[in-house]
Amino acid sequence: MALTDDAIAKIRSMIQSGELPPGTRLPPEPQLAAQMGLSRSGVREAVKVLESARVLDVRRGDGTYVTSLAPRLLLEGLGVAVELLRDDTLLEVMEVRRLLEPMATGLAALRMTDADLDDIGQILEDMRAAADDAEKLIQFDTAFHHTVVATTGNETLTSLLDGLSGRTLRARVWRGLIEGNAAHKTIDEHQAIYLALRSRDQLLAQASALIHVNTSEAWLRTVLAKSASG
Amino acid sequence: MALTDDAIAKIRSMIQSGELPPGTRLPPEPQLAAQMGLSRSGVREAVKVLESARVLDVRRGDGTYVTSLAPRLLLEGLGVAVELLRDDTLLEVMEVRRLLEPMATGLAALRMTDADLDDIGQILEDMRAAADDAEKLIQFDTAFHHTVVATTGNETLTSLLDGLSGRTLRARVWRGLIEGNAAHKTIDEHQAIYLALRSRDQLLAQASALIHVNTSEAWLRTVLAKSASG
DNA sequence: CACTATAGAGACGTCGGACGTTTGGCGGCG
DNA sequence: CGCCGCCAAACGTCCGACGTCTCTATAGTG
Repeated sequence: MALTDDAIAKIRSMIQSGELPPGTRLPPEPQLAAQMGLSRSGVREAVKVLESARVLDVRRGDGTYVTSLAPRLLLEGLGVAVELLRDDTLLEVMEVRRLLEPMATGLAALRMTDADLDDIGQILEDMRAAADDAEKLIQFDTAFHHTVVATTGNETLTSLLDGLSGRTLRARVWRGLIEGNAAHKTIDEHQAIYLALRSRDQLLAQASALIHVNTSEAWLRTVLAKSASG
Repeated sequence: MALTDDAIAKIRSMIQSGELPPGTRLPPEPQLAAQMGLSRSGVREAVKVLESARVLDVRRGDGTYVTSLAPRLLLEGLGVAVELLRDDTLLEVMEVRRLLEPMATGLAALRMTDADLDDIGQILEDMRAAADDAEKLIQFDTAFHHTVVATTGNETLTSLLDGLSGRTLRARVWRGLIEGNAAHKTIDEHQAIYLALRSRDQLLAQASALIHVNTSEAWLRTVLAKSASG
């Protein structure tokens, strides 16, 4: 299990060392193969791995390029990983969100612009308007939290929290919320976060975010308990 | 760009749906190929991607198995991703640590056992003893923070913070620390964290962790400034 | 009967070549 | 000058072959 993995390591290290900066075009696969001492098949596996990690961008008929290496790309894999976690570790994910999301929201309160606030207010309205459509609720909920965190200007933070709130996890929470007739209450929690942000009140934003995550965690527990017993 | 990616998605979805629980053995590659309607080459690329994501475990001469899907495995990729981030985004990573690590340390103060404290105290002693060996300092520093966070019992949280403190990033910070004759001061900061944990004082632990991350961030800034200008 | 050494089957690792499909650019034509 | 079509280049996919490693069942041994 050496040749292909060596190739992966080699390419990765060339990128990390700056030898292959973002945007660089790699040599054609046959040449790359010769250069690294293995067959084209092996190179293709290596390239595929790096492509799936959003490190390389393969354009059919053209060539293979190094991506921008932006956090939003490289941290994309976190989302897929979280989607594969087993039920009994989802509460761990929620605990991380409980620690991180309030802090991030607090930071957002300090950095938010008026335009950002308008965006978030709009999403909140959309959410109220879609109170009967589970699918849309999840979509606006995702947009709400993403937009709030994005106002911190920290792309790494945003990508991490996006990944931690994978679609499946969110869907489960909302399933619980709706079946428990708690959707309205949860929308109010979003409103509370919005108001705190509007006042640029860091501590209040932090507190309201914590309360919100706590609610989500509680409903996740009920959903998990139900699916474990039933 | 469909066949291989479809295969990846298919396998992943079979795992996520529970059709292929942890430990399951996959059919041999030729059979898997027939079953998914593509050649063995394609299957191999798909398997390789999932292997690199620690979703599959390929044992030569034996077969391919689904891993335990433990957070420590699936989140391993985060570390590799962080290693590839460009210099100008490392400060974003530090900001995330600034938000998350104090909270995690505070939580650790609540959950730490006496045995855990002994372990951490030991690492602290090791660190003082190795004050002249940069390599060992980095190693004990890593162990210190890892052990502290691990006492929360949250494997997901631990893996995330481990990933955010990649080896390269740590090495750069320590390079700055040592060149700036601040190694001793930093060890004292670890001592402060240790004392706070020992008192089971959540807020104090939180505060001392924040101060520590702040110091690291400051030194990272100087290192980055130097390498950018020089 | 229990244990060990060994041979074989099964599975992944690697290679080489061939052909299809797509892309991008060059050159001719209007 | 601009548009269109052709062609070389590069990735996508497939096939078949052979090497190497594991596990296991089997035969042999004490």
